Amino acid sequence: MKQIEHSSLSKPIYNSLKTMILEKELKPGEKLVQEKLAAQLGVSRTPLMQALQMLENELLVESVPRRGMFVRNFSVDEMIDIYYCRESIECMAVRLVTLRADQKDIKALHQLFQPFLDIEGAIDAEKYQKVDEKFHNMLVKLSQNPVLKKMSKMSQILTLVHSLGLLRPPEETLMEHLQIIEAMENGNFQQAELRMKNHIKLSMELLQKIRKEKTK
Amino acid sequence: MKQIEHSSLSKPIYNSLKTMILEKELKPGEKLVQEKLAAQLGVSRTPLMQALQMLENELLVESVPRRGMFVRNFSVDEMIDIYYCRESIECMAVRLVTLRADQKDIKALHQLFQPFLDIEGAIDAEKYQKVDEKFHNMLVKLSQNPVLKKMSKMSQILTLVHSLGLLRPPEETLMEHLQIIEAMENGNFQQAELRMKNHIKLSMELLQKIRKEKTK
DNA sequence: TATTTGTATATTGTATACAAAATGCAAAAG
DNA sequence: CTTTTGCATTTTGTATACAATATACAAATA
Repeated sequence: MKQIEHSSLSKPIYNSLKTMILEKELKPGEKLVQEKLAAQLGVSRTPLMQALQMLENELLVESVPRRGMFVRNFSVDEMIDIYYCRESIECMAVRLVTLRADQKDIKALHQLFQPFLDIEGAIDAEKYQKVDEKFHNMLVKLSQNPVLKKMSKMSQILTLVHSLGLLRPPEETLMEHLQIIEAMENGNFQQAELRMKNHIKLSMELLQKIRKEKTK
Repeated sequence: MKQIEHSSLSKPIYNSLKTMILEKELKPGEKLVQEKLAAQLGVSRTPLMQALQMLENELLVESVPRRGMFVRNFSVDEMIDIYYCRESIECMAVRLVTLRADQKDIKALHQLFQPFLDIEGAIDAEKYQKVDEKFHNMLVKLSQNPVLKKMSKMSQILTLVHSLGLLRPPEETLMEHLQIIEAMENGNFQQAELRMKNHIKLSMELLQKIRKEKTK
């Protein structure tokens, strides 16, 4: 018999705060005053702090001792750092999926992009971004490696990067995604890894160009 | 002027608990009763819980809602999972160090193993393990990527694996370490990555052999 | 006017109190 | 003898209280 898990308050608080941050209801750099937030959410500071600590671990929030918690504000340099991490994690994910997942699951990955295949005209960027995110999450999940999954949570901040409109045009990345999936279907994990590596590299180059422009 | 950071209690509590776990004073699977621990350490449950949450993020502790916190107990499968993660992280670290660190820092890596070079007879396994750990930590530090560093903390559990005596003989890995460093000195990051990948693969194979024996 | 000092207020960090749930165990039922 | 039920005890999860520190702002000083 499976135990029912009586979850604590911190989890829903965490979820609320997370969406508030991702949707910019809580703005980058903003100070998170505990009592204020707790009152807003109708809870006490104890579970609120737990939720904030979780967010700190995912790098969405920063704690400065005795000063408070702040919504994190990413520099281009930090975003590049995160991209390097993402590269290492997602390449490994792709490899594990190729080796461990069955064809049905890989087909499901393919299905995600189906809505964008046989259409004429431009792709709805917002819809595409959601699917892109789903793709990366599903990949990590299908790798069947819980530790890898936990690590990948840290690079969830990239959702923020993307919502800044800093991503490449869907027309460009769609094909890359499909080619990665194709290699996985063929069981060619080396090719799949290489393609993923390249896919991320191309996105990272965009950031590096931005950095160069800033230092000019 | 640099601000002095008035740190909170949770940090020293975290450190105490961590060493207690690593030194098996708190045993795998053991339940961590909050009031008991708090009394032992002379603090209240609030900062104790914060420390426990930190340890949970590093996978040293597991929380079961409404039941308590437990010292984690790793199956061989999970250890293998962690090795995969370590591979991805350390290969990236090696690459970034090669590209970013200066020769002086890479020399320092080499220096770590100096005590084991010109000696006759067997290497002191315990001393070597400490240096091995230092090597991996320094590597991550020299990568100058804070996110990568944070991620690598999750695989610190491997210290536990190692303390189980599950590591390969120093004579075998010493050469591998030196060859990785050599490639970095030459600025050949591809070779360095490959060597690191292989180095970890060989250790992982030990675990996979153990797994096979268990299922027999 | 610009800078420093002093004081009131706000906020964090820690301890404690209290309710809800889990655990252990003895008595009752099968 | 084994299983179930009920109750006392323990332990967790949350709220709150209180002390230490940080912040803001007005008055004092240069």
